[in-house]
Amino acid sequence: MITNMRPLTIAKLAEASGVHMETVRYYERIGLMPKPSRTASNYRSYGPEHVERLSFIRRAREIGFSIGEIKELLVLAEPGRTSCTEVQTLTAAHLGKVRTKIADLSKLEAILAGALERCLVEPAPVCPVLGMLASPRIPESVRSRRD
Amino acid sequence: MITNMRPLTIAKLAEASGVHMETVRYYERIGLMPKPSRTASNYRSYGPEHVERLSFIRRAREIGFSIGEIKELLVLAEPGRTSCTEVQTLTAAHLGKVRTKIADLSKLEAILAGALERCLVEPAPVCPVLGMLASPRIPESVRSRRD
DNA sequence: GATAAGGTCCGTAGTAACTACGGGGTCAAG
DNA sequence: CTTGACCCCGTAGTTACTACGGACCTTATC
Repeated sequence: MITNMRPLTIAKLAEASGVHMETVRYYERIGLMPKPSRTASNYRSYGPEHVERLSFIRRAREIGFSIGEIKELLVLAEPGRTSCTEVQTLTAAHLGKVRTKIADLSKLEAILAGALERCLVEPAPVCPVLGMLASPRIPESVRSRRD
Repeated sequence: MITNMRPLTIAKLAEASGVHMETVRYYERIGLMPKPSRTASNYRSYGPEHVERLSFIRRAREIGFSIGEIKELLVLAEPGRTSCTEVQTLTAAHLGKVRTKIADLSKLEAILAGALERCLVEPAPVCPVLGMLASPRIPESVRSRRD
């Protein structure tokens, strides 16, 4: 793939990197992607380096990094940077959040599954799910962070 | 707690149900909470039934139901409704989403943890985390649903 | 060369579920 | 009667996009 790559239109860039066209423009607006050069008719013109950067961004988003974190990662990924430690710090923090979320969701899973099971088993004078929601306390106070 | 409860101000209602005051007004705007009666000076005035409803809403939110789902649940929870089955359907669907999310996040966890571990083990000519983000494919294509 | 289809431009607004702000009226205590 | 706490309302900001609409531009066909 080291062929001669002519400049890409925004749609081609979008396709090549797996990101919607509108999202590319959005990333440009918020400064996540650089302003590209333009054709005579004011069309955006991209090169392979943009595909690379945008793909990096997409993968980082898929892994759940926020835009702010990705901005940091992109700085740390700049050539000349050898520092793996800062990236590790960011990643570890993110991993912590992921684990917290998994733990929260696992509790929810247990609660929901439990209520559903009671639905099937009990004679159910009142629906167990509704009963749970109406009751003053949910077992062990599930405090799920914002979805 | 079957004492005589005089009307509550919005702040009291908020405190009693564990929801922010602004959120109460927001819920009123979107029709999740009914428009309460007002005092002579146009202050909102709430009774115990509002505490109950708002608490129900808070718990349902904590369990991860969306506002739309909660609206449905509230209808199903109306007195005279015996139908547990519709609630079960909603809950089962929600449980499915929770499980999907857990599965997605577990994959992410493995990926992040793996990269972090390689950070510590390898001599690391290039940071494994950044390498992963720069490489064309992420193992097994993690397609995480929107957070 | 004309015309039609499709690509791109831009700014704006909508999404979920709130949270925060600002300028104003109201109530209770000292 | 003044101070501080409370409440009113509408609006805007948050996150990460997605969608819309009207105006250009390019490419293909006739």
